Amino acid sequence: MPELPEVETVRRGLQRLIIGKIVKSVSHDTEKSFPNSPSAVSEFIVGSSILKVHRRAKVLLLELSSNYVLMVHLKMTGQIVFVGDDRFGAGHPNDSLINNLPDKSTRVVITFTDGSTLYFNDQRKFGWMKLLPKELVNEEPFMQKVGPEPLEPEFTATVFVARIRRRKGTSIKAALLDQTVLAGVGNIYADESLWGAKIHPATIVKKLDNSQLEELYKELKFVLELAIEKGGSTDKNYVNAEGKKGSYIDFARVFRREGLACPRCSTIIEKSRVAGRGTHTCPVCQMNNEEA
DNA sequence: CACTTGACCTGTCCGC
DNA sequence: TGCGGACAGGTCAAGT
Repeated sequence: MPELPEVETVRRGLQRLIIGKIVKSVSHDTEKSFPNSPSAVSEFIVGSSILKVHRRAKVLLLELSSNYVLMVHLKMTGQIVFVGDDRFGAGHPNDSLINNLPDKSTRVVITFTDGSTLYFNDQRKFGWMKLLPKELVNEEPFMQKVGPEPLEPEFTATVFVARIRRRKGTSIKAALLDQTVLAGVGNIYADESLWGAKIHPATIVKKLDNSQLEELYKELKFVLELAIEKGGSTDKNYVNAEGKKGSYIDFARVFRREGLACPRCSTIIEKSRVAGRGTHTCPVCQMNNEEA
């Protein structure tokens, strides 16, 4: 799945649903989904309780009473779904996702002593869960190099502009997607914020002036905050911690809207490839300042 | 060094 | 309907 808003939505759901629960068992399918040894799992997860759920970039961090942290990266198609012990009770249609778990994409199952369960599903198997001592979390290679959180107050327009300019020779879209520049932006919100700022994704960073980057900063924060409010974007796989879809996609202005009218000028939205990714643009609003 | 491309996987959709 | 190929929201290793 997901980008910052989706992971943040899952974090909030878990924070509400699993705090204080005690882990009864953990089972997993492959080393890849969960590389920790069975002995580490039984020693540092089983029997411990969930103290708090954090997020850094697109990584979820479940803080355990054992002083270990369970890191989770959902990559493209991962889901973390909590199911109470009342899954067949009122309020759940028979065909809802949670009634059918585990399914073919289930990689890890964590059960709690109260009868509830947490499923880690991942169709494409890119995602992972990793158990680390709390003090080693920030030593992880990804955690070491990942850039600042865009929604933290200290992430000002000045900081954004300076960090984007570290990638002056590449396209603005590649710079936004670079997790070492700033954390949490992926393909959806890169396209959406660039449309908002009327910048073509292929524009080379050094061709952009400060006022354009400041506009992009505002648009980026706007789309990230709106997306969190909408519970993220569900294109295909993404669901929140309760197995429910997000609705940002209904508000998207360009993402997955190729062939439809630009909401600003009614020109037909185009799809192309920038930074190796499917890219959605309005050819009129986002006139390229001097092609890539 | 800065930047780009392919690989990791499975599923789906599109054109022939 | 069947089949090959392209493509899908992320990140890393290898390539230019």
